[in-house]
Amino acid sequence: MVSLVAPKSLKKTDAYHHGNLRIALIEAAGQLVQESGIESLTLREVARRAGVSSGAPYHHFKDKAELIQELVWHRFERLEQAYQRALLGQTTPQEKLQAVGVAYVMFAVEHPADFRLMFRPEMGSPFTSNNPACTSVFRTVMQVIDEFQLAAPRREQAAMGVWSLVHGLAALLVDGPLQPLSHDLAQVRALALGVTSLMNLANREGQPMQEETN
Amino acid sequence: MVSLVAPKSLKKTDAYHHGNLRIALIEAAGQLVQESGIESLTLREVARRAGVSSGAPYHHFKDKAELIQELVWHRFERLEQAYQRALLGQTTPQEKLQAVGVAYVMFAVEHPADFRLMFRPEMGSPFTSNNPACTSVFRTVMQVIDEFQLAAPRREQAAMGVWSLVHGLAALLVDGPLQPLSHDLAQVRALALGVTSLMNLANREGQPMQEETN
DNA sequence: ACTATGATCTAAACGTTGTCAAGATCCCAT
DNA sequence: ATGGGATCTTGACAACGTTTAGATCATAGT
Repeated sequence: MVSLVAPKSLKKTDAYHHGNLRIALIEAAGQLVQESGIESLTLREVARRAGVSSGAPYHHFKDKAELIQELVWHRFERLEQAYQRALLGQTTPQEKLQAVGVAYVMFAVEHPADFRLMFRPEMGSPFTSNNPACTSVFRTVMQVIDEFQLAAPRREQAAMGVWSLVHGLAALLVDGPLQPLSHDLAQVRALALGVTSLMNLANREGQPMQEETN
Repeated sequence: MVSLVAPKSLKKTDAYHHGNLRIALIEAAGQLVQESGIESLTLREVARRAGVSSGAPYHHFKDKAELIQELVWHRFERLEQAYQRALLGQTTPQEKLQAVGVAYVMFAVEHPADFRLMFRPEMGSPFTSNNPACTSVFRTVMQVIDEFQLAAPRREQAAMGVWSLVHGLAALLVDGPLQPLSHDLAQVRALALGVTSLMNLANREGQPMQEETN
């Protein structure tokens, strides 16, 4: 719930102390990611953009990884906001589920650099992180799933299935063979709706297509 | 279809020329990835392991990225082999589809470092690459989907849906909240089967759960 | 009001990395 | 055998992450 605002106190023409460097660094990092992806996200360049020396960030973050993690958390807050916007006015479980799924995919397509950053495996998976911003995103999905009131084994299957489906589709659109489609937002929306429609979440008993393959 | 074999000519105690450096480098890189992930995959360390100087690799690869790409292609060959192994003895489309899906997930869980490497976005997505090893993997999935003989709009939905589902589930298992489950291979297998069972690929007409959310 | 304490920033350095150029060494075809 | 091309080494360069020592400021306690 940290708000990314500009330094509030007008710096007196050139203050030795920046005033709000921590936030300025996160903002610079975010801007840098959006411009040229994460591979060109350099701590020194971030410091440079914030008008500060190379060692300055180390008084606010112990690591480059820590700065990035903080940035990732801010992006998860945005995703959660997109969820909530999408859920407005939806009433039935089906509506809600599709709204959240589409919001997830749209977020990925509209902010591909952020999406890549958020799910970068090597720096602390957001899933396993216990940051409230990350967990709330996934809790929201779970709440929607629970409205289906599925029986015991089917509930977890549905959760993982929907989750996998949406995340996988987003990945395919952002970095995969569906990349060419990703600039046409209306088409992406239709695609996300169509794919989610394959999910069978009716409250019948769990009957896999086949029990075991061998 | 490049075979990763040791240098065939026994080096005469200390040859100035390595004899088969290109392949030795790829092998060293693969070993390094498996040991400590991709973030510690250093061109210099690769050269070090191959017993060669830091500049030597540049006579075989123009880039660090090119070496990695080559390694990725080898891993896609392994995935394709896993596909083919899984398809043995499967006859119905459902069986084949689940076999391929489970093989995909199992591959990811059994070789997480390789999986992460293969789908690393920043160095040339394997999807869009026209390397035969990568394309054949995805072509195999498509062939299985086609056996369902779905109607026109449903066919693509099914392909993307299955693909997304399996890839997403693998991602969740390798880097996500399902990571704790990933060491129990039997459980992973059951999970993959259960989740795929949610896919409704019956040849009915395409009827999305809802046409448009707003 | 004055100072000292801690927070913040700079400057400079260290080790490491990717990459390249110049030269050494070896293999092979002529 | 010999010269040319392939292969490897050496040494260098810039950039990076990180650390240390010291400079500068803000402010709490007197």
